[in-house]
Amino acid sequence: MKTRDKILLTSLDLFNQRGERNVTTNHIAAHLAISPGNLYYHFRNKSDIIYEIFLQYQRLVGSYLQIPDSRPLTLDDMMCYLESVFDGLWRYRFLHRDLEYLLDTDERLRLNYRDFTNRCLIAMERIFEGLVAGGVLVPLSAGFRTAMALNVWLVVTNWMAFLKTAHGDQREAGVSEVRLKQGIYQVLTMELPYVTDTYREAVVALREQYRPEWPGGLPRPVC
Amino acid sequence: MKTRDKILLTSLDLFNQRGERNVTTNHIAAHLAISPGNLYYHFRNKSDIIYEIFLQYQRLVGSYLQIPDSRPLTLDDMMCYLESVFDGLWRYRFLHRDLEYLLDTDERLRLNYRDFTNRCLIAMERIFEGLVAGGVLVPLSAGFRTAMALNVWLVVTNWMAFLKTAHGDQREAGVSEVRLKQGIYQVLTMELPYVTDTYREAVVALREQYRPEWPGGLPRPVC
DNA sequence: GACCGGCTAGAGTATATACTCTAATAATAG
DNA sequence: CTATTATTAGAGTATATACTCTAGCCGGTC
Repeated sequence: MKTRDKILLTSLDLFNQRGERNVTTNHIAAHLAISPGNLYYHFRNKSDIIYEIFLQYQRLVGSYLQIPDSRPLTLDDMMCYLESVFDGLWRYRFLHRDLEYLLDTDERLRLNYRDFTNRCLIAMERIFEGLVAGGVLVPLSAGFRTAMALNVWLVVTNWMAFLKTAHGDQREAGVSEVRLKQGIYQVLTMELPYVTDTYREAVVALREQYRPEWPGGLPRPVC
Repeated sequence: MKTRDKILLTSLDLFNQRGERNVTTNHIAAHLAISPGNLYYHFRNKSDIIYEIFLQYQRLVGSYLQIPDSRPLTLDDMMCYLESVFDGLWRYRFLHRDLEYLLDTDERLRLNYRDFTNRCLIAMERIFEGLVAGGVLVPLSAGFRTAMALNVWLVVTNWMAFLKTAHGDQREAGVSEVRLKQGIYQVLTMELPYVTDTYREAVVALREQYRPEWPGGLPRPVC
C-alpha cells in the first residue's frame, strides 16, 4: 500500500482510539515507523490529513444514503439505512468528537461539513417521503419532516458521545459497536408515533432487538 | 470580588467564547491582568478550574430541574423547564463542546458527569410523569419514558453544537441565545405525539413561537 | 514597629507539538 | 548507465503551554 494511504488509515485508527487532540503527527509517523519528514512530504499539515479523512467519510455516508427513486421504500430499507449510518459513524467516530474545534480551525472543513449536514438532512427527508409512499409512515407535513429529520440527525450523530459520557466507570468499555447500534433503538422510539398501523407491530418488534441493557449477544435484524 | 471568583468568571467567559482548547491559563491570567503565579495560587491546575465551573453548572441545572411533588405539572411548568435548561446550556456552553476530552483527562469530572447525566434523565422522566398526571401528556410506559427522556437529552445537549456546525459561513453569528432557544422547537416536535388532545392545540401554538428561520424578534412565551 | 499569613508578581522551566530542512536513497525514464 | 524525479530519514526549530519558584507586598494584630 502507498505510504499516503497508510498514513490515512493509521491516522483514522489513532484518532478513533485516542481522539484527534491526543494524536500528534509525530505519533502517527512513529506508529507507522516512518519519519516525520516523510509524513509531511505526503501531507502539508495535520488539517490536510483530517480533511482527507472527512472526504472519505462524506463519500461513504453519501453512498449509504442513496435513494432509489423508482420505487417507494420498505421497512427493510429503513433498517438498512440505520444500520449503515451507524456503521459509518462508528468507523469515523473521531470526527464527531472534536468536531467544533476542527471546524473552527479549518475553513474548508467548516463549509464542507455544513453542506454535508444539509445534504444528509435532505436525504433523510426524502427517505421519510419514500417511507410514506411505501406505507410505512403516515403522511407528514413538510415542516414536520424537516424537524423530524433534524431530531434524528441529532440523536444519531451524538449517540456515541452520549455512550462515552454515560459510562464513566470503564474508560472505553462502554462504547462498543454493539452498544452503538442501540442508537437505532432511540431512533425507532422517535419514529414510532408516525408508523402506520400496518407496520407498527413490525417496528415494535424490530425495536425490541436493539433494546439497551443486554450486554452482547443481541440478535441482529435483516438488512 | 475575590480573585478566585474572578478567575472562575473570566475562565467561563473565555471558554465559552473560544472553547476550552483555545484558552490557556496564561490567557486567563493576562485577561484578568494578574500573574500566572497568582492564578496558580488559587487553582492547582486548569482542570481544577474547569471542575469548579462544572460544579456550578451542575448546581444550576439541579435547581432548574426541581420538581414540585405536591402537585401535577402544567404546560407552563414544562415550558419553564425548557427555557431554564436552555438558559443553563447557553451560560455554560463550553462544557458540552470539548466534553469528551475533559472527561478523558479528569476522572472526578467523568464520574461526576455520569451521575449528573443520570440525575437529569431521571428528573426528566419524573417531569414526564408529572405532565401525565397534569393531563398534558398521555400515559407512557416506563420504558418509553426512559427512551423519550434520553432522546430529549440528546437533542437538548447537542442543539448548540448543531447550530455551530450548521452555520458554516458566519463564524459565530449562527449561535445566539435566540437561536439556541429554537432547540425548544425541536423538543416540542418530539413531544407532540404524546400531548393529549386537550393540550395539543396549545402546544402547537407554543411550538410555533420557537419556529426557526425567523432571525430575531420572536415573541416569547410565558414562563 | 515588628511580625505574620494571605496574596501577588514575574521570570523561568520542562515538555510537547507542528512543522522544516537537508541530504540520502529508491524508482524510473531515456 | 545516467539523469531526473519521487520518496524517505532524521536531526532540528520555533512556538506554545501548563506549571513552578522565589521574592516581595499589604493589611491587620500584638
